[in-house]
Amino acid sequence: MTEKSLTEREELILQAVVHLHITSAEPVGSRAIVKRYQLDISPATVRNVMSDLEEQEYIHQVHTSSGRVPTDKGYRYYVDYLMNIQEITLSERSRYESELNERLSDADVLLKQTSTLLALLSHQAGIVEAPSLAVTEISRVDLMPMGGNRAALLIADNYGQVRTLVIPVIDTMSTDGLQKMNNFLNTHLKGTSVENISTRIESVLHDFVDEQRALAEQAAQLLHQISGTQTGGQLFLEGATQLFEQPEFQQIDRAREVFGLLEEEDKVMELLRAGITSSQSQGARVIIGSEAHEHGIDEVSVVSAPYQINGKTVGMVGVLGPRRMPYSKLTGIVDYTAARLSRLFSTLSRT
Amino acid sequence: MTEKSLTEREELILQAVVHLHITSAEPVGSRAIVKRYQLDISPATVRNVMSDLEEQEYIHQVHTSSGRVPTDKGYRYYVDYLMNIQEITLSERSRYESELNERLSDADVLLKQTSTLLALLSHQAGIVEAPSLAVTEISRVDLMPMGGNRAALLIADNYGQVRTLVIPVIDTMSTDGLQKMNNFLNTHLKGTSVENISTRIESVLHDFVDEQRALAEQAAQLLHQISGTQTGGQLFLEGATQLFEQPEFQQIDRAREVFGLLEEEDKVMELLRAGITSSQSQGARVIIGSEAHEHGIDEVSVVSAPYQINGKTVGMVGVLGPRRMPYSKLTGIVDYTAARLSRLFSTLSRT
DNA sequence: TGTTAGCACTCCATACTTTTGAGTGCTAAG
DNA sequence: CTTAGCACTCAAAAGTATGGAGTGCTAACA
Repeated sequence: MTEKSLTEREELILQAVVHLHITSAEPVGSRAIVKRYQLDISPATVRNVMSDLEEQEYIHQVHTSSGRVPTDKGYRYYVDYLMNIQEITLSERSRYESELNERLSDADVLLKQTSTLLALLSHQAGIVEAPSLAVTEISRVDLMPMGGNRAALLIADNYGQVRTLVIPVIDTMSTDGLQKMNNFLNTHLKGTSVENISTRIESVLHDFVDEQRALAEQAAQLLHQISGTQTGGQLFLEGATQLFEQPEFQQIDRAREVFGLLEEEDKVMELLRAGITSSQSQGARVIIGSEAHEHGIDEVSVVSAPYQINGKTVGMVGVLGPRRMPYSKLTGIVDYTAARLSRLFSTLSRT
Repeated sequence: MTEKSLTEREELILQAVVHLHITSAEPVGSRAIVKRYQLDISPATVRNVMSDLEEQEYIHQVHTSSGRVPTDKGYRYYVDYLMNIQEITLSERSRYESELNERLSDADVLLKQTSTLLALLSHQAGIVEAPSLAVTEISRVDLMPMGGNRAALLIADNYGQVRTLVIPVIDTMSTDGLQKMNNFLNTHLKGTSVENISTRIESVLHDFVDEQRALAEQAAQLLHQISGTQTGGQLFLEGATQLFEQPEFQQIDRAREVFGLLEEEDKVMELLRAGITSSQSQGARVIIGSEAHEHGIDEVSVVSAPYQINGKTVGMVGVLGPRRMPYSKLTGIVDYTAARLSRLFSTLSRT
């Protein structure tokens, strides 16, 4: 991370450049800064400072005689040291929340609504990651035969989520056998994470003999099917079309790039999580433009935050938009949304 | 529907205009037609014919001295009378199908893959509608308690689809009571469409006394929750970003319009189904530009076809793209895909 | 009567030029 | 260290040619 090494005046000017650019989407000139912030120094002085800032690569010029635009490094400095996180206002909060009928029974609905809420509040693309299977614990399973050598396996987790898998079964099973199998599965899978089902079964397998043994083997065979299932939580993405409003996506190629990116769930997921290694241990984190370069993404920023269920982090929420985004506001929004989701989910998972 | 009232020569020219415009995306001039089709008439003659066609509104000029572009009416005439449906080639078929691992066990996977297939073959947005709840019959249900006054209701239909609903339950139920309830539900819901659950229950209610009666009432109360569930089948949409390739969507406003449209599932659904009232009783149908005007859509066309399971139409597949699309090819593709889906689904639903 | 060559005309695209204005860097003076 | 002043740069907007594709119309022709 960059150090907080700028002079007070430099910080003032950098902040001004960032703010003005964020609101206007245009390069920012020295005169505009003086005017807007009613500074007691002249544009020429500001120019000198800007020149310094440019040398240090916090801002740069689009062309020789244009105003300045923050660089990624500039945004980063702003986000880390200069911005005041704007808490979400009451009016914003109530404006949309009233529309959401909190059908608390259904986790999927909650997740989707949260994503929509994020999109509405932020005017960016809203992203919510469902609690990942890696951390979820099975609270109950149910095997239902479907005919045609198939069965549906219902898995409820401790957070009130339900997933359904359709898996092939070897043979028609008697109602009685099914009942037994169900009991067996429930007894032995409870508390296991979905990810670990296979290994869990393997280990259980050794403990049985006789009919129990047969049952266990059958179960193992059964569950082997689902080991290939995706591990990452599902993504809920809403409000992507709002990005068309942003001036940076008026050029088709840019728009196309972003929409292409948004179609790649794994990349979006990486981005959402990328901030997690960053120093801030809690609250929203920000990925700015080329900071996600390793992931092949250059032109977008992401503000994301983890949410918890009963104190344990289980997924991420976030917004994605152009590099020029109102970070201070979005940070507040994302924080708030994560907290809200944590709260609602905890309610939901309370037995 | 327009009548087939053009002279042979007019049809020839109209077809030429449509073909050339579809491939070039530019207005078509008289000289180009003569050249490309090696006609034994002069450009001047072609111009006369074009003038006639314009008078009848099959084609029109973007400006006074430009070539001609088909109108919606022109496309319609072309689609109805002039085009030869191009069956999908073997190479196209094998190119993508090999990539699809037909995990026949899972209806949702099949639907999504079909949508992707459509998108890849057509280079347009591929859309697949899941079998609608209106026509689906319940083959088995299963009620699973989840704690916290909630239960998951698993509904398997006769087409191998599984849906899960999380519903609030009044009270904790004994394992025994649950078993009874499950049996009750299975006995009495089998064969009912999801849409009709409520009425079905109502009618069943009258036939019971004593404990059975109590059970039935409990069930009714339970199922009342889900009556509000969406009736339309879920939509699977893939390959939308391919639309950015089309020249007509190089202008941001156009692109935005389409993506906005695609986000409105109900409208897309309407569009998919709109052709159904049209005269053609089977095979792909086409909606051209302003023909969907009543739905507030002007600038896109849709080619769609119904698919069947065991002979009964249960949903639609289709592609959506700019008005200027290769209808003859797409019709073949959509027909093929619908047939393929019908076949696979029928396999899937065979008990 | 239908077809065609010829020609004037229209209009878009493209390229080139001019103008304007926002903004800079530099210098010299306060 | 700050600032006024000024020359300079550059993009965007507006204006000006030029070329070419395409048309409609007319008159001649088979």
